[in-house]
Amino acid sequence: LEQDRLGQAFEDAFEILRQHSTSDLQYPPDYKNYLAFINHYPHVRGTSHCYGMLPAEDPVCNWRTVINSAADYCCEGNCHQSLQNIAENQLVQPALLQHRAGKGRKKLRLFEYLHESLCNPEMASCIQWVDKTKGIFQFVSKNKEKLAELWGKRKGNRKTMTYQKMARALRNYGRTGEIIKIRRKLTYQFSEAVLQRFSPPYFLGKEIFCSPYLPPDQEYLSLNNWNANHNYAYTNHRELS
DNA sequence: CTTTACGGGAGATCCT
DNA sequence: TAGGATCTCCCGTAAA
Repeated sequence: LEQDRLGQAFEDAFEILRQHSTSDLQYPPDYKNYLAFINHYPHVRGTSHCYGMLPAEDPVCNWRTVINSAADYCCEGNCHQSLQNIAENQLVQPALLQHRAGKGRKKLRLFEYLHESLCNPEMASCIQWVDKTKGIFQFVSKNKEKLAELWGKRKGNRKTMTYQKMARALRNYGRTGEIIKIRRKLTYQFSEAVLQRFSPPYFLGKEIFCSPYLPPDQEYLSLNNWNANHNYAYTNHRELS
């Protein structure tokens, strides 16, 4: 029953982790294995804890949540980053990713899709990093509509998604804090929290790189300044509202 | 003139 | 089933 409800995507995600794990993970998993799993993949706990979904100390949490986190983690491209011996894209199968937009599963969010596209060399004609360490990226003017169209299809929209509509959603991120617009054509920046969520475990708990020199006419924000700026912008927004 | 950006507001869809 | 979250869609306006 549990397996049925978890669905094939979770099993796939679990299998990926099991294949590349040195510990003995079994399916269907139990709480004991969950602890072993969390100890072996602390970044999963960190990822989920960050969103208040999975406090590892909470005995109420179950394996469905764990596998969900694992599936999310793999889908977001973290698995193949952390498992460096595995070829790029080998782990993230389109079929697995498709499940994210399906029923009974956490919806794929736009910023997740954009990050996924940025990690996909095939999408380089649509979207590219400007400064990966700072999370700054840019849409390619010529093909931005194609990317928007693909996003709409992934979501299963009836109407065709356009860049204009997608950009509207991106502007909303300015209030919630995942992505901000920077003063450069078609250019946006991921927040520090989002970047940490997407970054491999090696970088977790370490200082985020930040250039000691910032030019006076800086158009983007260093990661250290991001939160301050967002809080400032958001406070202003609310006051104005 | 065209492209890009911005934000209001209503509606749709999914999840809890 | 209600309500919240997250878009989606359309619009007018403004800046580059």
